[in-house]
Amino acid sequence: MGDIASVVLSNSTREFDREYHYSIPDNMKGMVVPGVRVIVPFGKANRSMEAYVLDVIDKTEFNELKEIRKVLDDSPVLGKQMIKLACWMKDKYICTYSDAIKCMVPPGIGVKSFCIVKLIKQDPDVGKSQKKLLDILSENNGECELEELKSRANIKGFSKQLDLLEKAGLVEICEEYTSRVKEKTVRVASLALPRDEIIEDIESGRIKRIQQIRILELLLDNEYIAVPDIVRFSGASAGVLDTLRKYGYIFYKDINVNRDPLGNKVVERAEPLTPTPQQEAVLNRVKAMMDRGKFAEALIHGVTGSGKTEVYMQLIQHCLNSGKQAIVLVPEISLTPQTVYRFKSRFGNDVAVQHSRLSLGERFDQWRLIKDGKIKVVVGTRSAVFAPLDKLGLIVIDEEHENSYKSEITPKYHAREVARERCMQEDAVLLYGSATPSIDTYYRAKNGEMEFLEMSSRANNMLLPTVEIIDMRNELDEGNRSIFSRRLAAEIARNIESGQQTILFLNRRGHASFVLCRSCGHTIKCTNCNVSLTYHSHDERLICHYCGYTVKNPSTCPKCGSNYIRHFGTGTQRVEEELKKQFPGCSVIRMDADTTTYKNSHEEILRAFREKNINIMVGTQMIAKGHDFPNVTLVGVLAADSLLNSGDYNSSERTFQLITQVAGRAGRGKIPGKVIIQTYNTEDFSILAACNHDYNSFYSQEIIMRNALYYPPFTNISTVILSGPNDKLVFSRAKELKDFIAGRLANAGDGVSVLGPARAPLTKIKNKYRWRIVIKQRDMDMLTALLREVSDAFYSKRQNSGVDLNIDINPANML
DNA sequence: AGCACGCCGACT
DNA sequence: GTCGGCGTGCTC
Repeated sequence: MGDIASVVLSNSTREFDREYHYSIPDNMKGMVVPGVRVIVPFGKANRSMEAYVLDVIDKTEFNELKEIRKVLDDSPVLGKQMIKLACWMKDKYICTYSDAIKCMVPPGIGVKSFCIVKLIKQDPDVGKSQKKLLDILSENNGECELEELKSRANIKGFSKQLDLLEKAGLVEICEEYTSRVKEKTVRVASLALPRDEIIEDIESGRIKRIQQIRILELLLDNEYIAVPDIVRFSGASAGVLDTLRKYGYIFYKDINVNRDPLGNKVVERAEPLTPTPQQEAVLNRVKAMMDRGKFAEALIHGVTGSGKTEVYMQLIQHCLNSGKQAIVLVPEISLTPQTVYRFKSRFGNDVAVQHSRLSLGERFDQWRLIKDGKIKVVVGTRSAVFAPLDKLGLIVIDEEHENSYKSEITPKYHAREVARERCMQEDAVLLYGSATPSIDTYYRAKNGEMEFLEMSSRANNMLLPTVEIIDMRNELDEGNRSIFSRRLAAEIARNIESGQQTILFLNRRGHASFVLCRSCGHTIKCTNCNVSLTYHSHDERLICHYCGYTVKNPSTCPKCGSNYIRHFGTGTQRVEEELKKQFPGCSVIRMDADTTTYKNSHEEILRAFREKNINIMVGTQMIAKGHDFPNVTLVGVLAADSLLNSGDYNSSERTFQLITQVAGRAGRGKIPGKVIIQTYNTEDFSILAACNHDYNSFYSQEIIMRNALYYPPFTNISTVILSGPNDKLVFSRAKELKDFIAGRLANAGDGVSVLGPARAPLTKIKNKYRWRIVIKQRDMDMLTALLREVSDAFYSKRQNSGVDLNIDINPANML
């Protein structure tokens, strides 16, 4: 019984994405348990494939099972919960088992197989090319790696000749495996004999050499010491150690060491702060939830500066006190050295920080430390949600509304959803925190699906900045065509003079731009979807990213007749040039995707801005949060319109969040801050609400809109993108797929629809044309089921080779 | 992906 | 007759 393993291949494409059964040979019984990796023979050619054991079972419908070749791990790399989570992800995100599993194991854990060809005996009577192979082998101590042999021999029909040699019994081909990540080991020495025997030998004078005695004395005091350390402390050379080993006094052992990403930086321990009454109240509520030991969710809506991080840390401490562990998710952008330092100083070596710049080896080491239970708190970006803690008590998602929690690559999971599933499976508490919660989470909180906790007062009693809206239509009317309004220009000039710093914020996402009338502020929207149409220069047309509706780019404004209607979008570079022109001699630093491609340049730019007291920083989203700049007293949003017209259904939400955040940059020091927002839409409710620091008013208006137009949280949106080098073929497959989906959705009711196929916003990527279908479906389970059907139908057709399928459920943006 | 099976046209 | 092209199906 229990002698059949159910496995999934680690590098499987869709076609093999299922469980295969293999029999477990007697000598591997007990080693093959769920979660370990094995090597199995696969296919007609019995190629060796790496696979994960998901389960060990007694019975199978298959006869003629093949046997597992090799077990790769002593202990499971996937825990029971992780296997369960991987299965859930596969169903939820329509991905493969291996896509899901790859999220949970460190990159580079996979084994590489290679073949060693070994010479058994020479034979002078073989053909010329076979002789050549045999000669190379014998020159090479009788063995050679297969690929090397192939390139060295450089003969025609290499595989066939080698095959003949093997059949003739002249060579043997052995398969071996290596792990790509080399574990870092260090050689240590320890005593091979009992202590008193060694002491006896020293005292009796059997060991006379002073260096040898010194080494043995060191080892008598320590269980084992790294060889380099012994050399350093004893002053003896490694040769002395070898002598001692030869006489059997000591032995060597290679033990694993962990590369510490923080190096040997000493972090001072910090004590918890005394909570404010408001923090205290929140702490008590969440602690009570945690003490129940059941799954529960809570949202902390806390304004900037209300001390959310302190609350998180005290809750984590509470979690640790009850013997459990915690994960803290933060957006990439706020994983700053300050954040890391705060957690390190509170939790010392109990905390592991998952930084995107960790090397493969470092990541592997951390993963293993976590698996071994040596880490109690994991702080990291979205992938940290998979940290293999086995006594999970709490997951905190900070800045819960951030887009970076949604994966843009397969599997396109949302860390919020994965965290929720994990907490449910492991009876943990899930805590969301944000100053500007996502509409989705806030809606769920309002509906009583979770505890709702408010932290409305700033712990440091800092004043909120004053926010001014500038109507850019007036500027044009009065002859100012610059990208800076006169008001903003005056404030910039004043700040340069007084030596205070300015941040100018610009939204420039992707290459999309929209059309806006600079005279009346009118933008052209889709009549079906109420989103801004996107301008495409190649055919001078405007297109809706949801339904594919297109119109010709108008030459005059349909509302006011002005010909100041044009597509809109300025880059940071242009702003920099403009600043240099208008304010000669001022210092400017830029921060956007172009200037932050190098390692750490993100940090460097921010440090330069702070330390060199540069007058103005110009940047995109990236500068919206994170750092405190005490000397920044002015923040300018150059064109709030480009946020409002991103072409996404959630553009108002993004606008509100971004304005709130950039406003938070101003006046963190003693001088109160000033925020100037330039826009052609002074009446927009999301801008007005952000200016008044009024989340509730924003939410109540936005939620009505979402409901009326069937957008999340009232429905789910899924995109299905087909892509391939042959535009016509991709389109016709997309058309078929759309009809298939439409058939399934017929009579499905209100708010359920399928749109397209339309050209995807990025029409062509890497020479592949892209067509997109958009599905709206209220019921998530029905949507997932439909998408699974779509995927299965697509992959069962051979004609679909040359066409790729890509499914995204509730994508973060439609671009 | 990569191999085997099988059906049909071109060839010794 | 039979060699080999490639469309189709399967991988425990």
